[in-house]
Amino acid sequence: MIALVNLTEMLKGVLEGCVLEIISRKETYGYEITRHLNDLGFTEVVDGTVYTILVRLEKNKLVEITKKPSDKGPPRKFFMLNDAGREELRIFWEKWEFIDSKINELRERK
Amino acid sequence: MIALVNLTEMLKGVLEGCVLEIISRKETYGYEITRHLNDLGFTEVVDGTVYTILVRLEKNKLVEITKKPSDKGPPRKFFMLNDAGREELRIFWEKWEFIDSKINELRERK
DNA sequence: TACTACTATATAGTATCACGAGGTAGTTGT
DNA sequence: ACAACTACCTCGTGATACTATATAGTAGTA
Repeated sequence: MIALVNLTEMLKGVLEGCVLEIISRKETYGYEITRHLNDLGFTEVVDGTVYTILVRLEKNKLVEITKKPSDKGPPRKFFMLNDAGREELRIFWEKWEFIDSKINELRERK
Repeated sequence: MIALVNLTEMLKGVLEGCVLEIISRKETYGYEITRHLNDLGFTEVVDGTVYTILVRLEKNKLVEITKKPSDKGPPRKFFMLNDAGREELRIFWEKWEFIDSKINELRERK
């Protein structure tokens, strides 16, 4: 797989959806989410970006937060989606499907 | 098809790619491009947005421009991709494929 | 002790982009 | 005169990802 750089603009709106999806799978925390995204292939996503998103999710009341001690460093802030968060995630996938289908339609219409 | 609103953030970077793709198909102009996008399903995209993109493409030297008279109104500015524009379009699709595959991977990994 | 590395959170400032709102102008028809 | 449609242009705004930097805990090691 070639290394793709500067995906920034195309990640607008998408990255938040990814974070919502990751949180929906299991209660997790910022550092782990960053690693998860890096492993997925978004190697240029850094922790600062993820924390920005997490702060936004909290501000928009889409998550419940639990602080738990870590044996490897400072305490972790674990995130879980609440009902509003799950609804937001559903809407994200709806939007994604829409754009995905339209883009592919544009591409394939010769 | 349900009407999806507020796709703004998820269109960042994507809309410019769509405009590049549309121009690559045939020499066309701003007003027609807007109509094309609306017909595709991006009903909320307005001409102001498209002109913003076209100005950017010109500034970045990705297009060649020809002014031609119209029988329906003011002269039209027709756009064609140059070599740099075609390369930019190629990169756009490369990025799109990457993100598309990663998003679907994230979604399907249970 | 001092340092390196890894884990972990936080935030102020920046750049980029789509968009809203308004303007200008040409043609046709009433 | 007015409306409707075609066609272009631009300033300001808001949302977002990113950069850079700071703080702090743990473990190993020189």
